[in-house]
Formats: sequence, C-alpha cells, structure tokens
Amino acid sequence: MKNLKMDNIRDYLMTNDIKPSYQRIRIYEYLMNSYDHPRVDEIYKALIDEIPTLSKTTVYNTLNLFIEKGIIHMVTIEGTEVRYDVDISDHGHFKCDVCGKVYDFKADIVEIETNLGESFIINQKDLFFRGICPSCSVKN
Amino acid sequence: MKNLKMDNIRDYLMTNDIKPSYQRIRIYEYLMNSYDHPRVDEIYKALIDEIPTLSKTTVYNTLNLFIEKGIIHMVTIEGTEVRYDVDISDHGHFKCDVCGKVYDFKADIVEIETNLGESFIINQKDLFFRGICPSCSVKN
DNA sequence: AATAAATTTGTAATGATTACAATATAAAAT
DNA sequence: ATTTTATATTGTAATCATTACAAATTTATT
Ligand SMILES: [Mn+2]
Ligand SMILES: [Mn+2]
Ligand SMILES: [Zn+2]
Ligand SMILES: [Zn+2]
Repeated sequence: MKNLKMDNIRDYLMTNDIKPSYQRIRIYEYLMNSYDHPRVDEIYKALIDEIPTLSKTTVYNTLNLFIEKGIIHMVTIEGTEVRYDVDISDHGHFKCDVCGKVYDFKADIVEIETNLGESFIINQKDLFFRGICPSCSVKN
Repeated sequence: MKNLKMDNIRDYLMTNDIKPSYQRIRIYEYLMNSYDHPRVDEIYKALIDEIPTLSKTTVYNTLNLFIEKGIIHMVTIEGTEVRYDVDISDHGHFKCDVCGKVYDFKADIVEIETNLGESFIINQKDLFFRGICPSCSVKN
C-alpha cells in the first residue's frame, strides 16, 4: 500500500521509536502487503516458512509494540476476532458474513455528529459494518 | 430502560419465539436494568446469589439465543472484550480508556455516507469511539 | 402417570492470549 | 577484541473466555 521498501521500513520503524529487528521488519512488511486485515495466526503461518525460528510470542509482542507506538491499529469487528491494520488513516471496515472477508471503505468519520458533550475527549473513532459482499450476493 | 415488568418480559420473549424460562427472564431483566453493557462474567456474578444453581453455560446459551433472535446485540469495542446490549436501537458507544465504562450516544449512523457500492448489502452498522470520559478527565 | 421434548447444568475440551524464564542477539564499555 | 550490559526472541506453561457434550432436570404432551 505505502510502497515502502525494506530499507524504508527500517527507517519508518526507527522514526517511531522501534528498533528495527529482522522479525519486526518482516512482520510490518507482511502487514503492508496484505489487504485483508490478518489475524495473528495468519501472520505467523505466512512467515514461519521463511523464518523457521519465529515464535508466535514474537508476533504477539511485535504487534502489541506496533499498536503501542501507534503505527498499526487493532480491528475488532465481532466477538473475539482480533485483526490488525497497517492503514491507520481514517476509514471504515465492512465484514462479509458469508466469506468473512474484511473490506475497507471511505467515510467521513470525523464529521459524524453525536450528542456527546465537549467534555468527552475522543481519541479514536471506529466504524464497522456487516452484511454480504458483492461477490457473495452474486452466488446467491 | 424499557420499563418492562416481569410479566411483560415473559410476553416479550414469547413474541420473539423464545420460551420464557426463569433463567432467561432473569438474564433479560438484568440486561434491561444495567446501563453499562455487561460482560458474561458480570451477568453471571450478579445472578448467582439469587439463582444458586445457575450455570455459566446457561448464561452463554441464553445470550447466544437472544442474539440469534435479535433481541440483544453484541458489543465489541476492543480486543477480546465482549459485552451485551439490550438496547438494539441505532446508537453509538464510547469507551473510557481510564475507567473502562461504556457510554451510549446518539448518532445518525444510518446517514453515514460511504464509497461502498450499492452491491454491498449492509445488515448492521456499529460505531465505536474511545477516549476519556468527563469524570475521568476532571480527576486529571 | 407415562412419555417425549426442551432446558439447564457440570465437566471437559478448545483456542487465544499472556507470563515468565532461558537463550540468543545487539550495543556499550573496557 | 573481549567483557559487560541491555534488548529481543524463543519455548513452555499458565490463564482466561468460549464451546462441546452428555447427564440431569424441568416442562410439555399423550
Ligand atoms: Mn483497514
Ligand atoms: Mn448501548
Ligand atoms: Zn463475501
Ligand atoms: Zn472514565
């Protein structure tokens, strides 16, 4: 998505106060190239072949570190399903109830008006839709 | 909230194709009187004193049944935290990062415009905000 | 009252996440 | 270059939430 190359990921992590270890670079790289908001297990399974020593704990540690430093977001649409998103720009998520795929969409989330007073300090806004995606509704 | 009494809960469950057992009535009643979007454990702990034989499995079964029949919603704000909401009208949720309390707020969720084409069938729209609530920001 | 159906319960199994100590790697100091 | 220190990774065990399942109980039907 951001079209960063290996060296640029290294710089990007460093500017965000993250030491660019090999594992961290590869995990960020994977997130960058995956449009489907992967779960921990998918990330682990995708990398274990090329990084045979990789531990699932490292994946968890790294993702939590990335979140803490603000370079990725956690995406929770339903139940206990936790996904990760390297795109931290303002956008919404749609999950198809049939195929389970998660789509990004544009929305003016900032513009949404509420009856929360000004005394509420809002740090994050998330918008989740669910339903049936085009390719699944065609099959039906 | 809806100010339903015991007998009315019984009717309400029946009109939604749910046999009104004692446990189901009490669980729905608890949800109705709790404004804080309780977790499974809170519901169980609140009722176990008055219903000593209550099983946590029954709480799970009942909540899943209620969701299936559409009389409650699951609220997932972050990570693995699953909460339940008896208010199925259109509204958003705000979670305070300090005290953890979940607030309801009004928002025109239906009106939110997106770039999802018309070929997406949208069944549910959820809006989650996070930040610091008034009473916690005062203390700071 | 007897039988069948539905609900509840308790326990075990599963799965995701975290805790923690040991090992390995990288950085700093001598 | 070697030693020391700090940081990161790994593997295993512990924890916690949820589900699966079969037995027991309750409710409905005959
Ligand atoms: Mn996204
Ligand atoms: Mn609510
Ligand atoms: Zn689909
Ligand atoms: Zn608060």
